Amino acid sequence: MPPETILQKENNFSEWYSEILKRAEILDIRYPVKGVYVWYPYGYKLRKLIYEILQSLLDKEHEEVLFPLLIPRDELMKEKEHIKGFEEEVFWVTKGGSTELEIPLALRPTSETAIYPVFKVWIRSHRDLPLRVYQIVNTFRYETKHTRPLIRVREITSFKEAHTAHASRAAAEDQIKRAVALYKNFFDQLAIPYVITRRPDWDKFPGAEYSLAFDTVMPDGRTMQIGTIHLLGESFARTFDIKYEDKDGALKFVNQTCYGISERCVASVIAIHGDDHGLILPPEVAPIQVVIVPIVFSSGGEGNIEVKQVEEACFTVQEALKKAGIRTFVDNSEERPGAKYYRWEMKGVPLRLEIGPRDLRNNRCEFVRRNDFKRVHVPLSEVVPEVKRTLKEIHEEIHEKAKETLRSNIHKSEGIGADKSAEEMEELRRRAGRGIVSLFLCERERCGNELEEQLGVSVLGEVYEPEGGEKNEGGCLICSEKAKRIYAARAY
RNA sequence: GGGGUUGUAGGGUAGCUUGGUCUAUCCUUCGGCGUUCGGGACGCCGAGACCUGAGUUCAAAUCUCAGCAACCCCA
Repeated sequence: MPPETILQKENNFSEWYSEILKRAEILDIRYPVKGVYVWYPYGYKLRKLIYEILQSLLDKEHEEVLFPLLIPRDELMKEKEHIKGFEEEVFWVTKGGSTELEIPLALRPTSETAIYPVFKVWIRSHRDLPLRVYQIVNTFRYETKHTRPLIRVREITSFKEAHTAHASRAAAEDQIKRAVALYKNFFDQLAIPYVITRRPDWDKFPGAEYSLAFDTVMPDGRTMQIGTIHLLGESFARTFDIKYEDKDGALKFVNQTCYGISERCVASVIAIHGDDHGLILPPEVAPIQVVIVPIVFSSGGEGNIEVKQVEEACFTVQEALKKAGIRTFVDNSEERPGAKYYRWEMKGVPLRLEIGPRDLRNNRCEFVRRNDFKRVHVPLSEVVPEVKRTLKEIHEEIHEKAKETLRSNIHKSEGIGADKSAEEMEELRRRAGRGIVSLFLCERERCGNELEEQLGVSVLGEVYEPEGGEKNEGGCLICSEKAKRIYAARAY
């Protein structure tokens, strides 16, 4: 177990987070423009592996496309509700050289208005449906609040947005379910626990009929939205005139959905699994899954022959692991072993193998797991299957731990209605400062605002898939009328 | 949306109150050489900085204003 830690995740998450981004070489925040950052090679590899999982899931029933960054003003402005939600956040390109542009071009804040005019010409017949596409692009939002690397940014560098069009409302609803399943699968592979809610009407995606959202709880107790899924219905189809000819010859509007995930999913992996020693990456997405540290300078005696043997053994093991598809790195740099341990722990490598002369004499090596620093000896002949087994185990362990943390951060309030006492409210308020409070609230915006103000929280929304056996209806905490179970929390 | 703090080598800092021997401190980092080496080694040599702009002044890292950026708090 490493004796020294400098970082303190629990006491000061903010500081921990920015230190980790720097020390683990995920993101360089020194670019001199507010809210935009540079991906280091290591961070970019992590991003790439995470998005490869997402793509492999999407590719089963979506096709990847690439739409332009620039959107003409008139298209962007077409959907009234939509633009209302975004207009204060749009970056504009107004000049070409020194020439003022006749029609200003927006940097996409999201791509509905870039994609849907093209859907109009792509979609002619019911045979063109369902149409399911996605792209992974950068989008720009002029955030006025505090920007935070990967969490609130002005350039979203990794916005995965899927857009689908269907012949019927039922088909679109079905797609929503598929998207939920897909996102669940994705976050499970990242070992990230989540809650799913239906956002309140006053907080849905601008232009959508309703929005579902995945949120996770960060170490400081605030929630972070990590995925959203929207049923657009016919609203955009009517605005952009996206129609198809049905079997009976009738022209009908398509029914649409869209759903997105951004680099916040990378932030969640970093924030949720890491500890005071640095990152802990789920093996699935770790750029280096196994680091092999040769212990080559045995004290006392002429070690030359041993040095060679140790190095050879390391590379032999690496070859075997690589053949088994495991991303393996041999750190035979000049540093002392301890310095290497610290570095790779900071970078979150899930499993470290140590091979020294002592091990070699016994035909074994040592495994050290990043998540709990447990150390075991493994015979060299069993390294490959043992590595596979251990990596799987590590994934399960960090997933379980994260799920437990999330569970413990959900506070259910039973039986507190509109007649609640000041003490009960104070208790709720206290709980809401750290994690999610679960309570009954009606759908009215007034009650939502009232609750948000009194508890200092945001309403996440109605619980999407309530647990079986749980009481899911009650009197609204504010007005005591019939209400459903909702989640609320301080949110990022 | 409102308020506050900060900006000095790649990273972290001292100096700023009271302008002048600041030719800018210390730690870390980086390059070289040597001794080391089963949890962040040590010695010697070398490299590297006052956010940008304007102002005040004989003189600005230090004072004033603006910009840019980062961080924190409240709503």
